[in-house]
Amino acid sequence: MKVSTKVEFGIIALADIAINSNNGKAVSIAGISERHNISAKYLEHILIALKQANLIRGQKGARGGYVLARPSDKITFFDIINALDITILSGSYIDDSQDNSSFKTTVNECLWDKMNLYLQDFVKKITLAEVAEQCRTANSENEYMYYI
Amino acid sequence: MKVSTKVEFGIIALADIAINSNNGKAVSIAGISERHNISAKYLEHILIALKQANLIRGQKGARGGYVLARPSDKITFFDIINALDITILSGSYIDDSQDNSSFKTTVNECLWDKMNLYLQDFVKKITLAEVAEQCRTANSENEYMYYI
DNA sequence: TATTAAACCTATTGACTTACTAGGACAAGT
DNA sequence: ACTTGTCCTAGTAAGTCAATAGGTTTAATA
Repeated sequence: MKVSTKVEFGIIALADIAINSNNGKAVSIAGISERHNISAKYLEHILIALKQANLIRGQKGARGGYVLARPSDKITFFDIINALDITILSGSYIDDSQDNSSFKTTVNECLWDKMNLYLQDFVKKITLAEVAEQCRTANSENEYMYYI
Repeated sequence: MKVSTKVEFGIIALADIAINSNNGKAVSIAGISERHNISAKYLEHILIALKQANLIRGQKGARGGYVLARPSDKITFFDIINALDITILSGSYIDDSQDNSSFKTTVNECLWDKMNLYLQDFVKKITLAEVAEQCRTANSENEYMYYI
């Protein structure tokens, strides 16, 4: 499945915020950028998109940053993916009005629409909390390796 | 789900061949082009890709065209989609070697890999025969409407 | 209150991909 | 031979992607 860096980085940023915003502390772009080697300037755009989708809240000024807008187990991958790339989970099909047969319409309805619904079912079941937990585990195992 | 015209037209072309190649008669690009208002020159490229994936066989010369390489119920959408766009059903992820955490790897494994497998399950179950049948039905209903 | 650290905003750009088009070479049936 | 088709190699205009650049605004803190 082809997925843009925007979506990929957005998920990583959210997982990072979920993990690092303990006791309400805001997580800065600079921090996320350093921890995962992602361009800070690029992250800006991504976080703004996530903010507009009401998944995170920004806090301006010194010691500012981002916090989740609601608990991580209430944020699904459906929410995240849709916030960053609307084309992934919904159809953006070719025009079928010029078709002399009704093949295009039939294929859209019988294949792509069903495939989208199927995909949506999948991503609605996965929460940010689950993936953040896996990231935390994998990362602490990593650190353990380093300090042996 | 974002899908290219190449994939979309490829499916329509295959459904058309499945329906119109009765008693072994080859179906020409010109015919497919007219029936569905798709550029014949563009269709060439698409059919060549389908041929290279061994889904259809080409017959050169006058009265030439294409026939399915095997029965339509032995051709799945997994075959078709993979023939036309390898990125849809397999991962083409970002590089995770520069990540200071292991988040990228974790997200790839926990999310995208699973999503790909899930999608593959879906498209492996659908055969060209089924969709061609639906296209035939929808099309004959269309014609019925015209002749009332 | 000046400084500083951060989010926020608008614009631009190079590389890449998509969706075609062009022009022919080759092959087979009539 | 002639026609009808596939097969093959290029090219190209438009669009998208992945960033970069340079600023403004806001809020904590020294």
